[in-house]
Amino acid sequence: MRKTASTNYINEQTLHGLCDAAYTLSVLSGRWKLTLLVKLKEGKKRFSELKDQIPAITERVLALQLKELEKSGLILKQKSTPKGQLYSYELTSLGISLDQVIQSLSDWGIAHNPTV
Amino acid sequence: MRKTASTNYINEQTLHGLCDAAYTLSVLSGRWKLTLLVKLKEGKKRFSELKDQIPAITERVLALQLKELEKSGLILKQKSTPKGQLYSYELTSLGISLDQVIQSLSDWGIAHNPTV
DNA sequence: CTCATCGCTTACAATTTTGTAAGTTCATTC
DNA sequence: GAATGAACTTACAAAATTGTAAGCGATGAG
Repeated sequence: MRKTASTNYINEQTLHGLCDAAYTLSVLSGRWKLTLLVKLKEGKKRFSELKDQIPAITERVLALQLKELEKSGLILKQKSTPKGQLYSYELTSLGISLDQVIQSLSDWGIAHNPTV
Repeated sequence: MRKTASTNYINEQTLHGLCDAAYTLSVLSGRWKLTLLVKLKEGKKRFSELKDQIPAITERVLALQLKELEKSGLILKQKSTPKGQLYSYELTSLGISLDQVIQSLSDWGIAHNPTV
């Protein structure tokens, strides 16, 4: 759990108040968030589908990242069928609106990523 | 120091190979990097100027972030005068090229940042 | 020569994020 | 009704980042 009294937390909040870009960055920060957003752009998926499509992710971290994306309002969790207990995740309109930003990040990366 | 044998490190590298946007994100991630890039966009500055203009940053973290930005090729450290030992930092062309990305992050943040 | 300032570095601690392994609950399948 | 799979949660550990405090060497001012 995040300690809201820590210098770390206070600095982050202050920064978000002063720099909108920093806020956007914080929403995207997290090992698999970008990957998840890209996957979900293909359409709604279930937990196990995401797990299978991202082999390196663990269930714990997948659950955490999904929860944070949901809290940020970027994705939505819903029942797959009205009766069952199966869920699926999909992008909200806010999540979709991030596409331009991701595209921008991607363009720069394509031009300058030395890892490839 | 980063442990290159850790799962964490390996996951990050793998991701950078698969997702260019993730690479870009990693270059910008760090508490004060965006702030520093924005400040340096105004022109070259010295260590102490940056320190004074970003009150919450500590000398240690300032030094660390500057070093990482330098390693990423986004900024350059040079002697202020040919003889002296005073240095200044400025954006490289690579650093300047990030401006569009930052603008994109900023636009989304302006529209959706609830912190403000 | 002495002192203050600049630009760091070092040692250490707290916080945060990520990873490992196992267990839980509910519903479906056999 | 026992076993299986989905979608988590829990307890714990490792790793990574950030913060606190102090110190240090090289100018530059006085």
